[in-house]
Amino acid sequence: MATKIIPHFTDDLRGVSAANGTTKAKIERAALWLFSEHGIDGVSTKSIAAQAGVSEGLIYRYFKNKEDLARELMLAIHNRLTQMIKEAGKSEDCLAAQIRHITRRYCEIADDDWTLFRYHILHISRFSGLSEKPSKSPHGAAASLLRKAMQRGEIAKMNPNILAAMALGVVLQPAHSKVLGTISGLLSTHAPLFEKGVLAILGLNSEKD
Amino acid sequence: MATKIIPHFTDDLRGVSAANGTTKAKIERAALWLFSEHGIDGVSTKSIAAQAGVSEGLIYRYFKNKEDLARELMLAIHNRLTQMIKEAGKSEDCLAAQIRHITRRYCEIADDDWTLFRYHILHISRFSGLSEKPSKSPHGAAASLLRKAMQRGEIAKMNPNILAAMALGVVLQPAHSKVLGTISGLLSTHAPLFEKGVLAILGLNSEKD
DNA sequence: CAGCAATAAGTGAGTGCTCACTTACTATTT
DNA sequence: AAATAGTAAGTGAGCACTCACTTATTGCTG
Repeated sequence: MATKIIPHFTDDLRGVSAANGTTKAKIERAALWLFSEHGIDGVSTKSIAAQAGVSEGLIYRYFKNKEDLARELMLAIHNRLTQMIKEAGKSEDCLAAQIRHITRRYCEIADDDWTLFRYHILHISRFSGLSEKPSKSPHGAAASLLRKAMQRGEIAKMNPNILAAMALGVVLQPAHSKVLGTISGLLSTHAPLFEKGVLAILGLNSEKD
Repeated sequence: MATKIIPHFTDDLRGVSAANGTTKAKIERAALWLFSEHGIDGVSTKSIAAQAGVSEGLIYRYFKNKEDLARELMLAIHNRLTQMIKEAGKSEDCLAAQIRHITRRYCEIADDDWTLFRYHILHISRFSGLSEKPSKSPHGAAASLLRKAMQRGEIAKMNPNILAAMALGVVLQPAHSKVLGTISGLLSTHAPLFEKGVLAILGLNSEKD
């Protein structure tokens, strides 16, 4: 097995990679599903191995320990979201256009791998020191984007951390509601509503209501 | 536990009741602190007993099991928030005034017992079937309030569950940021910002910016 | 390219330990 | 004395992780 050239670098897990047949990916998918369903401490290494269809010992050929496996999964979605926001910030569009793009992409990433996204929003607080720099997080990237917009005079000056949190909340709390079953369907379905909500928070009213 | 009147009723835990010296309250406070810090599965009954300064077996005189203890703590904050929103909905004020009041009170309740509030937002998803009726939750109460306002014509008609989630997110995501250490200080400090944000989401612009 | 040694992939039965919970008991109220 | 409050030493089950081992793959050499 494992037709890879270099042993196994960590990015097996991308998007809906359940079908990627490498052993490491099978373990990651099994762990991700169980972690997101029962919490990290609620899942045994034995059950991960059973779900992945491998022996328990094999987990430790690919990961130092259970916590490391959990952290790697978290990093995958954490970095994906952060990079998306950072790249949107590089465009020359006005803030409103950037915000609309980010909101839509956030929903798409969530829908694309809902298990991974659910894992992220439910268990991120366990990994508060996930990366050294706080800017290497969705929140940090968003705050940085807003700070620049304030300097350009596109929006009123205020604490960008709080503004970023409020804006993210407009998307993330509905995501939590979906986890709890209060709302259903793809998150992208509601993206237009979220766009309007975030713009309203920022004081960039779409003027077409 | 059931709704027993005699043995030891369940409301030892209110506000900053750490000083309430009953044994049950000591156990609840110890468990709450540890649960909110390490997660429910990350805390042993032994450590709860040690923190409370009692023997491990005593926990089981007051609670059927660990899960029950965790559930009772969750119910305390869940019901407090839900009832606050419901009562605000009974007033004859306009929606904007109700929203301002709820936003401020939400922050006050969080600040009043931040450990309990943190426990709520971090671990509520474990108790999705906490109460039979979905309306007996902060989200449900908020959605009901908004639904009525739509019927009165105070705001545009749309899915009240999604609107409630977006509005709650404006307060709860900053609360999450406080948990992660991105923002600091009392939540109430930022209540005016949250009020403005929630009103903007609802399309009830304060027109004084 | 056969032969083979070296390495990588995979197994599953341990290992010691911690877990939630019980039980037999003592101390304190009422 | 009867009920309640509290203790501390269990108890079996389950935990994360290891280790001695087998099997499959790869690289090398005459």
